[in-house]
Amino acid sequence: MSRGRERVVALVDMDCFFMQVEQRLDPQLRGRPCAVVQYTEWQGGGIIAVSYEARAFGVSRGMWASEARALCPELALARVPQARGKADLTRYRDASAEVMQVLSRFAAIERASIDEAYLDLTGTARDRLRALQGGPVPAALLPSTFVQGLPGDPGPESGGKEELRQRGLHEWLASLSFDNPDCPDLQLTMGAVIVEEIRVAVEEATGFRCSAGISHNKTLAKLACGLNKPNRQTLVSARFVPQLFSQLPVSSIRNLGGKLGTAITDILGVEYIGQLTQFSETELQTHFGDKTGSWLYDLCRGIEEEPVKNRYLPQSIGCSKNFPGRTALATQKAVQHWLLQLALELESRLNKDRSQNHRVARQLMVVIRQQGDTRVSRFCALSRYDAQKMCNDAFTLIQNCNAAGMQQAAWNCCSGKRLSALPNAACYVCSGGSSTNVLSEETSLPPLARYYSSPVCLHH
DNA sequence: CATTACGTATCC
DNA sequence: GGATACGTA
Repeated sequence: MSRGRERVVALVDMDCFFMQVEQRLDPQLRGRPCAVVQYTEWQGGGIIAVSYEARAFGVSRGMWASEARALCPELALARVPQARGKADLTRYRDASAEVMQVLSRFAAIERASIDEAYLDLTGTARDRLRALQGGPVPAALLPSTFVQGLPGDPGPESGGKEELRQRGLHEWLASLSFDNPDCPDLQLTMGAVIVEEIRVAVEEATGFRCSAGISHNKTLAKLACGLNKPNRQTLVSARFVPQLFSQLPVSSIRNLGGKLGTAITDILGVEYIGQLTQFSETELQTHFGDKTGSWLYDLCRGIEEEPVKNRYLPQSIGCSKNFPGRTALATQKAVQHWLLQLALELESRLNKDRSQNHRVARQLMVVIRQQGDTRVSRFCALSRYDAQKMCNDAFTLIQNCNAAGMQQAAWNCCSGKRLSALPNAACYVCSGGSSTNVLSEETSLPPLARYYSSPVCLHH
């Protein structure tokens, strides 16, 4: 078996998840152009999820509701609930847990975010192929599957997308020899059959639709998932990776959407991920470090070995609020007020987590953001789930940063290694052993500085 | 002013 | 231990 084709990995991603949660709650929103906003004072609120009907009008995430309405006057809006003066995402976290529970019936899952999870289906696919005993996989078992790269010749006068999908799928199935259960393409095909079943189960249990990618590793599965949204799944075989990568912008690969991706295109003068195959592993390591260089060398050939972790729960619990522009917190009282609101939310979520998941947070982190997006973080021990205490501790940590912040030049002190030299600064104590989770809280603060605030560490 | 509110991983 | 990067609703 060729390297990199050992596993069957799937990524399941909910379609405009927050929007679907709101549509399930309010049937009037279904099938319409709509969006989810948080807050409403500034420009009607910020859009964080958009139905596909609204996307057709050009509405997108990150827009202000006022801009979106200009593009789509009929746009219906749902609002994120508020509690303690801030956006409260509980509704979506709970919906996420419903989805994760269904996914967990089929395989160990790695929760990748609130609305997506990776599954390693290698063993399950192998079992199902064995049960098939060399028989064919009927196209009817893959009703929403696209095979990337097929049909090979779309033809001059092709019909709609569904017709193309079916032609591609039939070409694919016709190309497989079903007598060899070790054939990686056959394993992916069975993986896709299983994912069809998983997606039906998710919709049946939750009412939510999703898309999925099926391939040999996490990066390809993630990429595949995005190729035919919404409510469809895509199989990416190693067979078609060279063709797919030859015109795929570097930035469309997971982890390459930011600075690393920009560095790659700038330094190497390439546009597409496939062009990286021209460079030696050593060259890539020279520019991007040993680990990243080796990762890139394999990745541009469609190979990646990062395992699907068995992790169902989030590793940290946090909350944050920004205070942009003139809403910046100006007084000590205001800072304490908002820290307490954040700590109250944290306390509530921590208590729920402890009783449901039998683990305990041990570390509190406070993050402060200044103008220009400068962030400073500080840790301390979290010994009790007590909002007032967390608030006081966080404030103590923040005060030190704020004092330094008063003298502009001293800010570097705060973010540097001299932290422990600052008065009252050091209180981080990570409990030994199995301490794992970090819970965070974030806020924005006063005059010169804007602040985030804090996390915490959990153990089982 | 104002892309908010999360969450994870890696580097040094 | 803290900074930094990356990613998505």
